[in-house]
Amino acid sequence: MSAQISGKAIKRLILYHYILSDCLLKGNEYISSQQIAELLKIDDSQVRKDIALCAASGKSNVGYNTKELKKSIEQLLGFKAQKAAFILGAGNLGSALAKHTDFADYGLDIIALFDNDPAKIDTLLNGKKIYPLSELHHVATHEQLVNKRKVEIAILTVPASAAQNSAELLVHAQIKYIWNFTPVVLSVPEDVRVCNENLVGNFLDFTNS
Amino acid sequence: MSAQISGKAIKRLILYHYILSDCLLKGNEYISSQQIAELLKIDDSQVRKDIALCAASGKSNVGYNTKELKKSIEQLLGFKAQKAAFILGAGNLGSALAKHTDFADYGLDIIALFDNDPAKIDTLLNGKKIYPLSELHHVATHEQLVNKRKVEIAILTVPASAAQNSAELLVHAQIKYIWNFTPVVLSVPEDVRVCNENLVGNFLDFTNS
DNA sequence: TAGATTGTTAATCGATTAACAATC
DNA sequence: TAGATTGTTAATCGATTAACAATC
Repeated sequence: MSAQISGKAIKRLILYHYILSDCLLKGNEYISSQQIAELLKIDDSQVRKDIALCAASGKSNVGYNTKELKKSIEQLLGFKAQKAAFILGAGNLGSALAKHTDFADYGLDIIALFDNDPAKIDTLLNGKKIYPLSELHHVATHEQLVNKRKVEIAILTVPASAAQNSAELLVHAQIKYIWNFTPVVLSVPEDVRVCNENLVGNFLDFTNS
Repeated sequence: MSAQISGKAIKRLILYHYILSDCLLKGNEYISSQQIAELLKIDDSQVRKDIALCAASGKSNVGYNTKELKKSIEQLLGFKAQKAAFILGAGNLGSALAKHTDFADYGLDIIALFDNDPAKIDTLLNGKKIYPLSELHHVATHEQLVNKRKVEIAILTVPASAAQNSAELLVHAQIKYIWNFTPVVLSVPEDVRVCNENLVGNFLDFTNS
């Protein structure tokens, strides 16, 4: 996926993808930018501009071929490029994300969880093992050396009080992307990227506008 | 909360709030826009502009009083204005959100869940009862008539195949805000607002930039 | 052909960043 | 006073919307 696609465009393209899946299910062979725009309550030229980022092209007077456009979006956004990830914190949210089957469809492959609760250690969640946090570096190294798989992504769902410490463990384990679900602003080195999943922000934005 | 605050500003203000909580914990009485900006890797004038939306004011050469600024943000964003909400779908994600204690701190009060699994009906999750989906309208009416509480918000965490049907139940139950965690674009009347919680989009945006 | 739709350019709008006077 | 910081205005940047020729 080329780097020049804005986050907003990516999010819209995924919504188009949802719509296209539904169209295919219903057997609709073509869809117009206007139809997509109406469902999402956005401008139709916005839709055409986003689609212009894909390989797909439309037909005048007809619209876009649903099957073809769907595939183009998948290619553009790299749904097939499976990326390995760890989850730190096998509490409610961490466990739910580990069991969340949608992620795999979009290229996120969760391969293991980490937690400090002795009762959880060595149990399985959706086929993924839960390790003690102290094993993080070791498991990461093992993945890289033995399984030839570099894990660069971690999902952080530990309690707020453990967030910064956990982030430091992640940095030590060579993690480069931290998807942060905790209500804590993390301090990490320059080359590590943090994405703050601000559920509360979405909620407040949504219900106050 | 006044309507003119952009979603982006709201999300930043919440991150400032996280930072301020941490400062208070550490006993730092003052913080400058530059310090906040550095933690979030954003521009310091952006921080000052966002803070200008609050009642709080800073001191030249000193910065902002952490305690005061934290309170101002809470007031501005209405953390105290508890809003009642239902969760539809008591699966992994729905259950995790129901147990998620952070929400209450930010004004989201989940009062009941709905699911179709007979094994789950009438059980409790974090003190919140799980009702059958067919009871939705009845429970909503009861809340309004008996408990004098209008429920306008619903969190949708049902399987994709049940999403549109569930949305229609919500519309019938007078819900005005649907926080949609399903990979489905919902069709609802004009006066009902949908917020698509695009976790996959955040992930792809994050790991591809 | 007439009507609908794409693809793209230009215009508008909004958000971020730079700059700096005022203040302590 | 000198230096640091706020508060705010102006400049820049990027994203959305409008418009329309080209196409089928």
